[in-house]
Amino acid sequence: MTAAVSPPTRKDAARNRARLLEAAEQLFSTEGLSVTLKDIAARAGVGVGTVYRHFPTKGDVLDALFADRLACATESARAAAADADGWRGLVRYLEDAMDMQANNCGLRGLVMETEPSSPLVVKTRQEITVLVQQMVAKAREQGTLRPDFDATDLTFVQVALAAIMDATRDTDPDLYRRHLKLFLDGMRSAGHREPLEARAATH
Amino acid sequence: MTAAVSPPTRKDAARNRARLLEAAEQLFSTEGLSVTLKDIAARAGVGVGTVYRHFPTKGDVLDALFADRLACATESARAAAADADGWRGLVRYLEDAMDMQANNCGLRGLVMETEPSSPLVVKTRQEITVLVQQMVAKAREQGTLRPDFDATDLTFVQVALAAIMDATRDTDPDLYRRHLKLFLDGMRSAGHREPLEARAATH
DNA sequence: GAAAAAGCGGACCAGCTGGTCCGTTTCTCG
DNA sequence: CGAGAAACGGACCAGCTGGTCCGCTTTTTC
Repeated sequence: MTAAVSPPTRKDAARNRARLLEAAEQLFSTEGLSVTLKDIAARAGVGVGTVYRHFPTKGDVLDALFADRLACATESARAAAADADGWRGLVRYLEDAMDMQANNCGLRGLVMETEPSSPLVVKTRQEITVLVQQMVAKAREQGTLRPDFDATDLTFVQVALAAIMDATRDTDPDLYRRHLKLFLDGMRSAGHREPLEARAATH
Repeated sequence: MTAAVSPPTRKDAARNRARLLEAAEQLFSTEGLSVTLKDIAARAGVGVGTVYRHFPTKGDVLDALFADRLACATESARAAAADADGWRGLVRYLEDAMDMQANNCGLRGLVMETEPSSPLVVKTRQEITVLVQQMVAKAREQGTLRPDFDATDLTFVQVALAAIMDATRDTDPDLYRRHLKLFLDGMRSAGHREPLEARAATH
């Protein structure tokens, strides 16, 4: 019988581990991936040594922390891909994905970074890629998505929206929704367009 | 008669200054704003002390280097704003602006950074902002730009495209053009759409 | 051609990263 | 309760950043 992976037998060890994860959760979601293990230690009220003992690298923290989030993202994509209306699924997928990233800078960093650290992230990306391809194909067949739109284009639409999100986080964190609609109108094959609501930035 | 600003009287001083600017030019345009004065010194084949004597701060190098580029950007915007066809001017402006940024990472950094360093940059931005407003207003009046598109939206379209450019610089540096067209279609009020050419990224 | 001025270069410094190590404290178990 | 193991914490280290300083070299001047 295989033992569970390193169950922290001691009381204080377990307590500190929990504290660390909690601190990391908060810091990653508000500050993004750039926080250091030192920051996490300070936030959790423990020494740096303790952090490094529990999680030798930042990647280990992330794996422990974002496993469920990534699963959730996959699930959302799967649901969107299951929509009979390809376009509607696509829109839902984009809205969900960007919403997650808006509320969690760490997740955004994890998804957007060019050199994927963890195999878990790689796997998630692959799964989602497949689902996105299905959505795009369906929406294109149904004639709602412009025929020259490629599944790989969607990646860059997300990159673009993430950049807008970063630029407006402090001033107008919901502005990206407006531009999402704008981009969607560029992707549409034809048909009625809903007008954008209100006007743009405070700027 | 006012003397020209600090004319380097000595031969070697002038030579080194020229070398430094040349080195800075290359480094900034290929690497972006993150290059250090040390890098520039190494590239120019001089000691760090020499750099800091000629240009106490990185900002000084940038001012000396990008003055003409910024002027050029303003000029381009002015020309685009002068176009009788508002939409055409807008497209030209976007194409020109992004093209400049594609060929010069330093310029991109300078334009995109949130905390504007030099007053020269600030001034340029203000001028261009005014011109952009004119273009947007004209194109909207002429009915080619969707009526709910705001001048401030354009900033974020540029942010978005810059992000795509960054993400694809190594693999497919022209991909941003495709997405520019996509975004333009989202901005259009109505009318015929040209299809996107070829397909998307190598992935 | 020699002395003075101007410029040069890189050793050096302070401040900041990420990460290790070991003396002390806390826990567990008999 | 006491001994030994496990975990703690932060002083400490190496490597990097931006930036200064001063002995030496080059240029200019007379």
